[in-house]
Amino acid sequence: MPELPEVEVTRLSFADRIAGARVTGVRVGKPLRWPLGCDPQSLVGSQVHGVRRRGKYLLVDLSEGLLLWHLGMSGSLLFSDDRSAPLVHDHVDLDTTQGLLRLNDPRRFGAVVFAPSENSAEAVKLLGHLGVEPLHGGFALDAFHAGLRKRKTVIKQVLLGGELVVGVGNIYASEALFLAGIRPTTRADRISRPRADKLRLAIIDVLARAVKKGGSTLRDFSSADGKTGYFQLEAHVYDRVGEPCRVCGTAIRRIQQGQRSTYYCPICQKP
DNA sequence: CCATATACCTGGCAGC
DNA sequence: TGCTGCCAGGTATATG
Repeated sequence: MPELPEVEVTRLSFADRIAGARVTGVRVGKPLRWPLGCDPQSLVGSQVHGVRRRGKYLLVDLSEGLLLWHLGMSGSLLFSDDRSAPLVHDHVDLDTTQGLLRLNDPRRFGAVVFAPSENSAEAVKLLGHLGVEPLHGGFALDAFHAGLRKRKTVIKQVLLGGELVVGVGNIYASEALFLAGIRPTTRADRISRPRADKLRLAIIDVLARAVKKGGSTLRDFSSADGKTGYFQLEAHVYDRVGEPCRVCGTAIRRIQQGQRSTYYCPICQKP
């Protein structure tokens, strides 16, 4: 369910509450995308220093290393004092002196992976290739435009790839391209510098607004404090095939790109 | 090295 | 009520 805004809202909803806690127990249920990579019991006694985010990963810093949490397509976290028995899709519990962090993930594309340090092979394998953070001030036009010019792929795929800029998933890629007025089928290396800047600002804008709204465009998103965010941000194009463009009234189109749906307005977005 | 396809899973929904 | 087929927020890995 999660793109950058949902992951960040999740982080904000429990980072302060879990910081300083001590791990009292770890339970791993059904297999996720990757194995934990260590003996769950070896984490007991570790202290939780804090929670950071890198792209769509949450990094829970422990005294013994770090845990990388990824929500995949359908994952969500809950951090609470409720220690009742896990339900069918509750696959990881990190119990602490300040609450229980529980991963629920019906499709199990998510994962929790232990890495001894941020420079370890385990962490680098997952994080090493990631591009810049769009909301941390380092998302500069020069590097972004230079990166686009090296890619012959269509722009939508470059955004999803996460090697230039992280956090943009299938929904926000369509939305950002609409805001920038760029057709998702446009080759990345044919995007002019001014249009690249428009896209850069659109990405920052749409992601920052979604974080600020505390949620997303997702119908079933809920953060780790259990608060749900239902369609607080109105999508311009995503999931609106056949409906009128909110700007010009033309019917929104849906196409397939890399086995995923892409939505765009044929009038507002130029090749 | 580059671009594209595949694989991993479960659940919800439309249509019959 | 079923049943079937399609669709869904991600991304490492395989393949051409």
